Formats: sequence, C-alpha cells, structure tokens
Amino acid sequence: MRISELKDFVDQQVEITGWVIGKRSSGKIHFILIRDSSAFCQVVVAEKEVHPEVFEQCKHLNIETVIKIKALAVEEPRAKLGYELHLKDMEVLSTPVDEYPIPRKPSGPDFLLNYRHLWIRSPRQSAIMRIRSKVISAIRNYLDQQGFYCVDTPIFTASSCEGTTTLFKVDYFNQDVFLAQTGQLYNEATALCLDKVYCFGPSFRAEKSKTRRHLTEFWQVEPEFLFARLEDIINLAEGMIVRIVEEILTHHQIDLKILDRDISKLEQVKAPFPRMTYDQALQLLQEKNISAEWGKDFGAPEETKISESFNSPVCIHRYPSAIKAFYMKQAPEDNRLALGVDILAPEGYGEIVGGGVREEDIAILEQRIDQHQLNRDDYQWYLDLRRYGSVPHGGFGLGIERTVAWICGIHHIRETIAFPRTIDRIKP
RNA sequence: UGCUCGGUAGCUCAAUUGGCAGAGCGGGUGGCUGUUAACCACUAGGUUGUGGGUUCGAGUCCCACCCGAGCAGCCA
Repeated sequence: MRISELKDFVDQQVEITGWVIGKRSSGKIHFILIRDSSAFCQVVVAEKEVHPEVFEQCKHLNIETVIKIKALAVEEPRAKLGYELHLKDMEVLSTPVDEYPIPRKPSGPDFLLNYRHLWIRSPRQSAIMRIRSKVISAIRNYLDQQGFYCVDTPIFTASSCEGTTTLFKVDYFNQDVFLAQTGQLYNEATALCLDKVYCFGPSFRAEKSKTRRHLTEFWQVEPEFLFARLEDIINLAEGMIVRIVEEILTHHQIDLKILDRDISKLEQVKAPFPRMTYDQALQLLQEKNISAEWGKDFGAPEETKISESFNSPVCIHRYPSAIKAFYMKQAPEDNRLALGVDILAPEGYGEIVGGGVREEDIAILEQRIDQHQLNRDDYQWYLDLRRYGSVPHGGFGLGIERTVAWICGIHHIRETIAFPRTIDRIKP
C-alpha cells in the first residue's frame, strides 16, 4: 500500500516500502521521514516497541536507504498530511553505496539541475510530475469527449513552418531538415478530412531565450477544427483550462499541499474568462500608468500587469496583424487586426494559449507569405489546402509547461518537465 | 544576443584596508523518549572557476577566457 492511502487505514497495521529522506533522533526515539511513489510521511521508532536490532539499524539509516516497514497508521495533527506511522518492524532492502549528493537543505538550481535524475525524487518535484501527468490526461479526455481525433504530426520537417523562430537543424541522410516548432500546419490538413483534430507533442525552438518561461524543447497540445470562429476557439480553450483546474483540484490536493500552492487562487478560476481586445488591453495598461505603443506585442511586464487585474485567465484578441503569424486571418471589420487570441494565466504566469482563425483564401495567404518574406515553394502543400475545398478553420496551442507552472505555482518552467532542455543544458 | 550579479569544503555561505582558509548543514563518533530544515559535543573534509599580470604578500586589485543566475528581446 501507499502513503497517500494512509487516511483509510488509521489505527491499522500497514506495510509500506519507502526511501528514507531524512531522520532525527533523540536517543531512545527516532523520527524517520520516508517517501514512496505517492507522498512522504514520518515514521516514529520507539526503543521499547521494536526489536533492539531494528532500533540499532534505524540509527544508521542514510538518505535513500530503501526500507520495508510494518507500522501502525496514526492520526497526527502536527504532520503535513495529518498522519504518521509507528514502527513495529523493518527490513532494509537497499543501502546507498555513497553519501547522497543532494542535501535536504536548499541548494542552487545549477547544482540541482546537474543532479536532475536524482532531484526528481524530492517530494516537490514528484508532486509536479504527478500534476503534469494529470494535466495531460485532463486535456486528452476533454478533447476526446468533444469529439476530437488525436493526429500525430511529424517532428522532422523540411522547412520552417512559421518562419519566425529559429529552428534546430538536423542532418537527415545528408539533407538539412529541422525539428518541428509546431504541428499546426499539418493538422490544418488533417482537419479537412477529420474536422476536429489535435496534436500533442514536443516542439523545438532554437532561440537563445534565457528566461523562466522558456525551454528549447517543450510540449504543447494544438487542437484545430473546421468552421471555427474566434469565439468558438476561445470557448474551447476556456473549457479546456477550466477542466484542467477542476481535475487537479479534485485529484491532487496532497500534491498541491506539498507544493504549498494557494488553492483559493485556483478555485477562483471559473468560466467565462474575461475577454478584451488588444485595444482594450492597451487602455487597461494606460489606466495603470504603463505606456504601451499600439502595434507592439506585450512583453512579460505588460502581460503580468494585465493578468494581475483578474482572478481567471484573461483572453486578449484582435492583436495587430503585423505582429502575428502569416496564416492568421485578418478581422473583416479592420484588416490591421488579426482574428487571433492569446490567453494569459493569472498571477503573472504569462501566455499559456495562442491561437486564432486561419486565412482560408489562397490569394490573401500568398500575399501574406510574400509580406513575411517566406519562400512560396516551401508552402505549396499548405497552399493546396486552400486550392481544394478550402473552408474557414482555426485552433490554438496550449503550452504544457507554462500551464503546469501556473497550476503548481512554481517559479521556473524548467521544474515542470522531468528533464528540461535549455540553451546551455542538455545533460542529464 | 544585450544588461546586471555571481563562481571559496559534498551543499549554503562568510573572510574588515591586499596580511594565518572560516562557519552552518551534510558524513563519521558519542549524548538525549515527541522531533518537524531538531539539538549538544568531538572529528574528518580546501589546486578559492581557468590562464596571465601587479605586489614582499592576492580569495580580495587588473586583463582575458570559461561557467552559472536574474532580467530583457522572441515566443508556448
């Protein structure tokens, strides 16, 4: 049985296999902290209640010793989870051959990332990984229930998709190919046969970004569907985010507690999210005495200021067309604006969703490709989608790491993936 | 890529004006029956990021390089 199930076994004898994460001792009584795959818990060892050999063994338990224990589960209000274990018997299954490199007291990120393969064992990091897993399954379940098909798009791509960001070049049998930065263009193709589709996979950006919101390898889910109006796209993203938050609040209270997450902040996330145009967002910034020029994208400080005004994620739509991707459809009422939407997470976690309506007219799309100084030849297959049976469509991408960072309330997205890839870190 | 800050024990950090290399944690040994990053005593543990320079003397000052962090741009 697992530590997270202790609440169902109060005053009963339980058997648990766990890893030692710390110990304290007062001579005739030891306090051992153990973790298993579900949570962590304190084990109390009284000299009178165990065999002398077991008591002596407990004196020498180092971090990451693996023990199998028989103990009584007891309610304990002082404990973080509300329970502790009173040891009856213990068997040592594995003794570390060396001192564990990671101390219990705080260490710096450089050191911890060098030992990432061990750091992930800490209660905090494990809690984040469990939450990430649930975020992903919540997304998949939500889309499945809405009738979406999962279509996996290629990682190797022949050329730039969006043309804006730097790509990783790979040698592909003596040919230069690139790691995908998005699956969207491919799923515009699959949407024209299956209608509601999504891809879920890693994306790669070779930009030399060194911020707490960037990784070179990150994961995103990208739904795409036919006859999508901007409103439909926002509704789908909103429903997805609400579902994610509900699932985490329902199933991961222990993990949120381990992370010291302020749950009231997540409980305030309710549909409908506030929606405003880019112009209205500029106005909001002006009211807060922040000057932002029309025509420029918001930077991190502006995004933080906007999201601080709301308890739920905020949807900002109709950005200037010039700062958005070439495939973004222009607003019929004002062609300087794009039918695109960004959703900013609360508490300054920044953009977690970007999406919009795609341009379905081949003439306009060709013009846009030229304006962005992209090579038309690279996009012939994409233009075919407009040549044959073109209909309005759209979708969005949701960044997994940024979403998990927000849900968990952690500062840097490198902790939201088991083995983060950043500009200068490829090991372990 | 730019700006700012940093690199001293396994980890977190001190070291006054340029003058003996230090502490806490972690490890080891001993003590303590309710500890929550427990505490107390003893003990082991150092090529001060690398290379050069100034100086009687450099962790400290100068130059170059390497590495890291924060922020920005770009974006999920």
